[in-house]
Amino acid sequence: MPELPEVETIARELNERAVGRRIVSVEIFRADALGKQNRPAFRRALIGRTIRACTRRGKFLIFRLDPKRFLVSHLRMTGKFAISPPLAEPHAHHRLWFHLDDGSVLVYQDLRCFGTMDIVDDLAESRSLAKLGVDPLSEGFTVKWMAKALAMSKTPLKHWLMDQSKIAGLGNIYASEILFASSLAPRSPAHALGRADIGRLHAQVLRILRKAIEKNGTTISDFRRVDEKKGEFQNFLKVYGKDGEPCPRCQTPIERIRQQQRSTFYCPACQPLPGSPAA
DNA sequence: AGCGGAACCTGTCGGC
DNA sequence: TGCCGACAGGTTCCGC
Repeated sequence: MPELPEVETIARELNERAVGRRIVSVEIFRADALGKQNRPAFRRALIGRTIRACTRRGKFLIFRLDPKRFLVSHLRMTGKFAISPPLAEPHAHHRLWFHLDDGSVLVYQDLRCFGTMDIVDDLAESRSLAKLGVDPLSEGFTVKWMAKALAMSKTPLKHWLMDQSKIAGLGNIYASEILFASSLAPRSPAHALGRADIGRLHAQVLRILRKAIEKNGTTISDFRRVDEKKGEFQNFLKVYGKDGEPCPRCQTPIERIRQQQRSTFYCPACQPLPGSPAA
């Protein structure tokens, strides 16, 4: 489900709603997200600690706790956090309840149970965070860095954008949207981009992500903010999920193709492959 | 390197 | 109505 803008939205809202609260108990209804961590150890590691900050790196949500410790969560497709008043019964998809010291409950729900949670004393210990590439909203995300990274790869652009070890945070929706906004072909080899292409791509990554964050992310089917409200960026999508509909720029029908077993949406006229007659 | 396929798990939707 | 396959915002592992 969530890509960078959705995780950023959740982090910001949890920062307002959960920071300063102490975890008094943890109820575990289904432990898939815990991986190999056992339940008693998971509870023991968190109970009594206060949430000092909620931040994001790539698509990871990070709770900084006091005394010092970190809960590193990845929502994968359907993970969600919500702050709720006390509940009598867990909803079918509720996996964890973190009872907070003001009586509210930090609810973790995950329909498909792909989400993960890790506890570390230091972020440097996290193997998943260590694999991440440059966060596009960090200072390291420059045209110069991007040009160098693209030049080393033959992989199709769409796949390149979604590779978390290169840029951390883009997923299937935003990759398609960014390529459309940049007028670049999803199947173009990464190293085939020219200077102007790279400049456009870099600018559009930033523009689309910033706008999506401003609109609180994209709700296609079930993304919800901490307060259960929907994001609004779905109203600004130009190509994702729009196969068969006219391109907003040239009216050519949007096409859907499969890349890396994921759907890619693009305009064949506005985003021609390099070397093709239209290019 | 890069690609295709399968796996993790649950639900929805469209076609027949 | 029921069954069946395709598909879903993500990631990892395995073989070629």
